[in-house]
Amino acid sequence: MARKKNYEDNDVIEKATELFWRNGYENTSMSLLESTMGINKFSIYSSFGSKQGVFLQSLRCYRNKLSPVVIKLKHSNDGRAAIKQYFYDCLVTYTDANCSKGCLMTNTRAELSGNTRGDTNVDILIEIDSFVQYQKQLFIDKLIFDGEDTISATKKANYLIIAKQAISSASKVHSLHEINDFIDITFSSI
Amino acid sequence: MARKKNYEDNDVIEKATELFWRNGYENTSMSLLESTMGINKFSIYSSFGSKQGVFLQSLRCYRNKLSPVVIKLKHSNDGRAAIKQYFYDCLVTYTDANCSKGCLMTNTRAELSGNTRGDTNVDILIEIDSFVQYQKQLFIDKLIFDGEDTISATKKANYLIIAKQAISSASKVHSLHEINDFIDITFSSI
DNA sequence: CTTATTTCTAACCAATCGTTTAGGAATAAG
DNA sequence: CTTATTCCTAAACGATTGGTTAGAAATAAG
Repeated sequence: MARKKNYEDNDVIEKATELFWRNGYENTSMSLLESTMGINKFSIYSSFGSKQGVFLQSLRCYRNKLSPVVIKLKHSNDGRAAIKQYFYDCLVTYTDANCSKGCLMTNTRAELSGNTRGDTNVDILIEIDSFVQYQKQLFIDKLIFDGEDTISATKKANYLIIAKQAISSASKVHSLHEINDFIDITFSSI
Repeated sequence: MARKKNYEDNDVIEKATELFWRNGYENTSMSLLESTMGINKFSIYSSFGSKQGVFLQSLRCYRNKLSPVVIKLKHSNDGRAAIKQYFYDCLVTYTDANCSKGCLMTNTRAELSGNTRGDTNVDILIEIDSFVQYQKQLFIDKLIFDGEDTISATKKANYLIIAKQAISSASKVHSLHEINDFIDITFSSI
């Protein structure tokens, strides 16, 4: 016995995700979200509660975007070769029409780590850390698949996690050629 | 025939630098600068023109803080061993009472690269790129000193520049132990 | 001391931030 | 149709942003 929404949550979150990805969290205002999502503030707040609520949904949307690449790594029959391919695959998702936006999770973690008001944003950091840990475990599994023992696999996984974060930030500044060189040297040492 | 300032520009910039280093550019407000620098907005604007003016001076102050470490690398009689030591030395400057602030230049570049309003902040990016290029040339010189040819020295310098940026961001999230592992593996491959 | 010049205090500016809300528009159920 | 319930428009909220300014306080030169 009521009116119906004339938008789908998934549709507007998709647009919000692109916006957050390009601009970052703090640099994306509610007014900008209004115009980009195509609905006004009332609808945003009634559907997602707050700006942070929109962002949390956007993070999950982003994770869905990435899942084919992650699944490809998980089900591959290679070890470190598959991880290297995973790096290249991620790099492709970062780039969008000649401009790299990096990884939304890496971007956000960097942005929020410099935030003194640490009371908020804890849900966001939990969501991000969950993905990083999942990724790290995947790396460990693949390295063990390649015959590595657990201790050295863990050490190398730590190395790879940091290297992959580096690729995200570097992709926004350096050329594709430089990034490829970085990936080459990175995998020549493990 | 006039009154004298009761503060030294260098003194207040030193305090501003610490603040920007800990909080980032956007997250440091003029009010916070007022209380931290110990002078009010009028004095800040008459001495430095704008918030960006304060930040530019802070970047130069930061570069001065780093200069002993850079000079140590420049004058060392080692090649890649000296670069590795340089990484450790920088890591020390990033850390401050159990909490790492990363590198002010790397932080700022990451913060501003996600900024769509690219009209401003160009002076800041020039200042940062100037330092990055200087660093890269230093790496190249040291690698050539170690017997490397120019082409492979340049490729490895690109790798090291990205790796060093990674250390800055990683230092804010990962443990010292993990960072040390990262540096070890990084230098085992070049 | 008087005067010219500079620094400082403190209030204020318009713009924007994330968030809320009153009231009209739409629609399913009776 | 009426009625109950939901959605949407649009204006407003207080707080905070970077930046400005009038006038008092201080001080060096004459």
